[in-house]
Amino acid sequence: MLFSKMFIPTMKEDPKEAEVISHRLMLRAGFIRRLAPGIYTWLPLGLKSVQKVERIIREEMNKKGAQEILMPFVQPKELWVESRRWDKYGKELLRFTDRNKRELCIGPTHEEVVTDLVRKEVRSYKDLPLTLYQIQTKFRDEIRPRFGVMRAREFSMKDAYSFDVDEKGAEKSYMDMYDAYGKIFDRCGFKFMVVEADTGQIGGSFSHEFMVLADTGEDIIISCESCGYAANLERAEVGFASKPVQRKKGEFNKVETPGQTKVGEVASFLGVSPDKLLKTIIYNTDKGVIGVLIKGDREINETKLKNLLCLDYLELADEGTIERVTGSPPGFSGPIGLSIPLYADRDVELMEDFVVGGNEKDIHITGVNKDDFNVSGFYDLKIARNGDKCPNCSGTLSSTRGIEVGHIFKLGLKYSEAMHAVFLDSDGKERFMVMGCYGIGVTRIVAAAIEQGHDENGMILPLAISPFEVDVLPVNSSHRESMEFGEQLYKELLEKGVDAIFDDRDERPGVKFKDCDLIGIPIRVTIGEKNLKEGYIEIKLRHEKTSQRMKKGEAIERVIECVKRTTHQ
RNA sequence: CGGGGCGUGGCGCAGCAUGGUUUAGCGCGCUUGCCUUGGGAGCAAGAGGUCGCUGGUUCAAAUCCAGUCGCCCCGACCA
Repeated sequence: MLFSKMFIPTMKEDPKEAEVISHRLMLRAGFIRRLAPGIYTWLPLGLKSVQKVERIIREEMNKKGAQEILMPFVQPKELWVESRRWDKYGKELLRFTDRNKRELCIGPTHEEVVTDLVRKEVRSYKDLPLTLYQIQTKFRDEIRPRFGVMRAREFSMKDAYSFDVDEKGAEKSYMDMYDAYGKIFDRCGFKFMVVEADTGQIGGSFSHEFMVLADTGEDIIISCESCGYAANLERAEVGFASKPVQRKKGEFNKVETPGQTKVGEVASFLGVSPDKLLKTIIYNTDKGVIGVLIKGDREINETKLKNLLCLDYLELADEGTIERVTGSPPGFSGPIGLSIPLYADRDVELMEDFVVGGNEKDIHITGVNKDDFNVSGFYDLKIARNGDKCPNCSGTLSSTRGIEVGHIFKLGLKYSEAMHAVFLDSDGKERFMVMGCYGIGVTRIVAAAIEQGHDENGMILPLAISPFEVDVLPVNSSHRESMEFGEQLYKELLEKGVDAIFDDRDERPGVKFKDCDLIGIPIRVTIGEKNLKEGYIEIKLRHEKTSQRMKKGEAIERVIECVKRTTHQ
């Protein structure tokens, strides 16, 4: 491709709308343009990068025997009612009505459609296992899209679905995908981590997320270096010491704490540290009002709570409910004398002589111990953090940030039961198919690559997903020999299968260098007038500071060598 | 949905508190010519704006008032 002919609108200045690095650089380098919030057009350069990602994904999927299909992005309401997600999915599901008053939605995911397809077409165990995938545009009407294509409403996703005759087969399919994902992200040049994750909206029994490590990542990963335990924050469990407490019952006292409603306020008012306080948090749930007890300096992990109690709905109670249940305004709730079910974090078992709310305005109670009130049990309910004990070994947990680029779920029978996806086994018995589903954020991968690779001059893209592998750059565009040599070199590279671009523009060198760096092309071949006269050219790698001077006759060979080396690293 | 902010040539912004000397200005980009060619050069000449929209106040509105639309940021939310 000739640079002069390609539509590459680069920008020197930072666009106002972009705050994160990948978003800013993708706009500046002419990868994307915004059409509406969370909706982007992919320009030639960005699209090339996306297509390279897609190619890697297809190759690895196909290697595992997964077969590509393409499902519609508009889906009928009926299927979603059948899976019971029409009501459950919430506002992210964009719904609309056609001229015949049929209700439809734009697919945020395709479990329903694929399950419908397979249940209609597959009858026999002989047709299983089956893994189908597609690369398709999804739409999720995010409350607040941000960070460019990182959290867009419209985005491209690879989604695969596996159907097996039994658990064992499903596990094999799951592991195949797990393996393929590792290969895909390796080939994309990522530093990544696989973590245990919550199954969320998709549902199912267990799941793993593939996280690209980046300081700017939206997700927090909790991991243990000693045993390799890794989970996302929602899911992360915490280990507990088994130190027995001395005091079980206390001689507690009411104290006046006028106007002190927050943990910090009460603690400093009473002259104790926040971890001597016990918070009593009141929730409204689909199973009634409940209370959760947790140490004053910690937060409740609502995902763990939901999973523990099998809740569909969980929300902090409003002021009215709190007053009705505790008899006092918010800020003075405590466990003593409450009649609602109370669930305590396991930390509470280890606390002695602590402070709780008095269930009375401006009153707290000190010197409380765990047998002074009744709880339904002690569970792991807090949000894990740096320094907590590992749940699996004696190690310590630490937290890092990541960008979720892949997520695999073992669905089990959730959709096959709901939508009656069955087959006949070898005994002629009807059985439910065991399913799994596997997603990769295709467009997000490009953003993640930039978050992981950039400097003050622009992107530093891995060769495998860079829009071009090599930029052939003559310094002086009015020097005929430079231009001729450059063009020749460029053509030969193309013939050898190298994805090269030739910067034939009549621009000053600075402009060309800056653009090349901004776009992050991994290999630059610089053709300078003086060097050329002496029989030399230069090769510079984007991620290295200095360039190498070499004989012009060796250029092709050396460039190809660079491409190969970078591909296999 | 709550809180904050912003809408002025393609992009980034100034002007607005105190309406009128502003013919709405600056930087980048764009066009043409000259010049220049190892890090977004220089000189010269140009093109390009219903000041988001609607209504109001006024002799006079980018500027004041009301409404409205759009966007961005923080939060709740979330594959």
